[in-house]
Order: sequence, then C-alpha cells, then structure tokens
Amino acid sequence: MSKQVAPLTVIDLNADAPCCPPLAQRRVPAETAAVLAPAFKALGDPVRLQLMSMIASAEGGEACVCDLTPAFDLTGPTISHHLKTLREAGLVDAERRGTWVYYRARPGILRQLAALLTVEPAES
Amino acid sequence: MSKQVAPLTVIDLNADAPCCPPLAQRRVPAETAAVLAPAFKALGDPVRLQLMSMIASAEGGEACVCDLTPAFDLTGPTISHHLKTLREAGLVDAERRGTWVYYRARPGILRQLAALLTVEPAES
DNA sequence: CGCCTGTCTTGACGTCCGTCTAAGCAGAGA
DNA sequence: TCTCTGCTTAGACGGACGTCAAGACAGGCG
Repeated sequence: MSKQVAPLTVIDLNADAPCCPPLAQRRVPAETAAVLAPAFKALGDPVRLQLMSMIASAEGGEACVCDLTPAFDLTGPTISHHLKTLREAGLVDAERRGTWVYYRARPGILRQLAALLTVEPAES
Repeated sequence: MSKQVAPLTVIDLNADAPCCPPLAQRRVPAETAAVLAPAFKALGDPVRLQLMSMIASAEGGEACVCDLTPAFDLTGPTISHHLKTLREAGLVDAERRGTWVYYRARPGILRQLAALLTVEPAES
C-alpha cells in the first residue's frame, strides 16, 4: 500500500483528461471508488439518466427546466430534486438567467466515467 | 412504434457493439434508461465498484470470492449480497468450480455503458 | 458416512431514496 | 408596490438499500 504515494486522493472531476486507468486494467483504489461511485449512483435512476441525456444533448449544451419538466409524469419539485442530485454529483451545473434556470452538462466528469468503463476491444 | 418491431424493448447487454448512441448525442429513450439505469445503480456503491474492478482486472478475467472477501472490512454475506447485485445487473457472471465460486466480468455491458457516456473530445 | 470448509440464503434492523403536498424565494410586468 | 409565474426548499410517507447474525446448502476429505 505504501508502494505509491496515492496521487488520487483528490480527483479533479473537471479535468478533460482521464484521471484513472480503466476499471478492467487496474484495481480501483478505495478513494477513487468513494469519489466516482456517487456519480454512477446519480445516473442509476431512469429519470436522472434521461435528464442527463436531455441536458447533454440539448442545443447549445444547456437546457431550461421549463423544457425538462413536461417531459415526465412527475411534479416540478420532484424534477427539481433529481436535478439537485445531478448537481451535487458534479454532473451538471445550474445558472439562473432572468426568469428561467438553465442546466449545463460537465463534460469532464463524463469523460472520467467513460474512461473508467473502457474495455479493450478484444480482451479474450 | 410500428415502424420497427421495437428492437430495443429487450436490449442485448452481451452484444459487443454499442446498442445506443452516446448520451450527449441523442436523448436516451425511456426504455433504454429503464434497462441501463440499474447497471449504473449497481456501480453506484464504492464496494461494488471496487468488486467490479477487482473482477474485471483479475488474472484470466475471473476472481474467486475467497480473494474478494478479505479485501474489505465486511462480512462474507454482505460481499455475497453485493456480488448478487452485480450479477442481477448483468455486470458479472458466476460459476462454481469445486469448492470455490468464481466471478467473471461481462465486457459487453461495460462497453454499452462506456459508449453511452462517451463525449466528443472537443464539443464546444 | 460424517465432518469441515466455503459460500449463499433468510430474516431483521436502521438508514437512505423517490415521490408528493405545502410553503418560500426570485424576477418580470402592470 | 403588488401580483403572477417559475423554481426551489421543507416536511412527510412508503419502499428500497446496506449491513449483520444465524441457518442452509454444496463439495472435499478422512
């Protein structure tokens, strides 16, 4: 355990470059797991997964809450709660402009998660 | 809905090719979200994320429960419960050979998840 | 056959999560 | 300033989750 000085204690979730080697290449340290697991957890709900996709794929990279809410059979506060969860997981960023609130995806952490799940094309 | 015979009602989680376009490219349909969210949810626990990594990065692609359990400060049944969760999410496969049980990662679904999270290198 | 080791299942308990209703706060417009 | 609309926060309730102790099952070995 003292072989390396654990340079991953604080993980920069905004970095564009992957912070960690793929999950299938090297065993994920406990600290890395503790930081990245909440992000996976936030994506572990169908509503939030769709919200994340709607935000990330929106025109101009941002989506208004007024466009997100009517896409589900849920009340406004419930959608707001899910958006807060995504925000606290570091997956999205919120900004109020006038009357409406806009949400924007953070590509950095998405890249981290994708890199972690990357598998060699032919591993057999 | 009658345009195609709904080939995504059941998503082949074992397929090697990605089943869905990236999350940031097109809005994820509700059915896809319902199928893939449980996989993210299963990875949304630090213990399971480490278990998944230990299994996927193990020699020969498989890991014995007897090697996984002592790596955590948890009881055997708890580890077994987490492994069952990973199994039910389709992330790993279990096989008993003699006394010990071996777990093996399913690269297909990992590729699906990684593809879904893929972000363009420069999206601005 | 009987015991031992290793793993899974069952049942229970405390905590967290998803959803709702009701209330609070921030801007825009009259 | 007053009111209206849009979004968030607070509180509550039912259900699911993480954990453990105890028991059940499978396989190997005397």
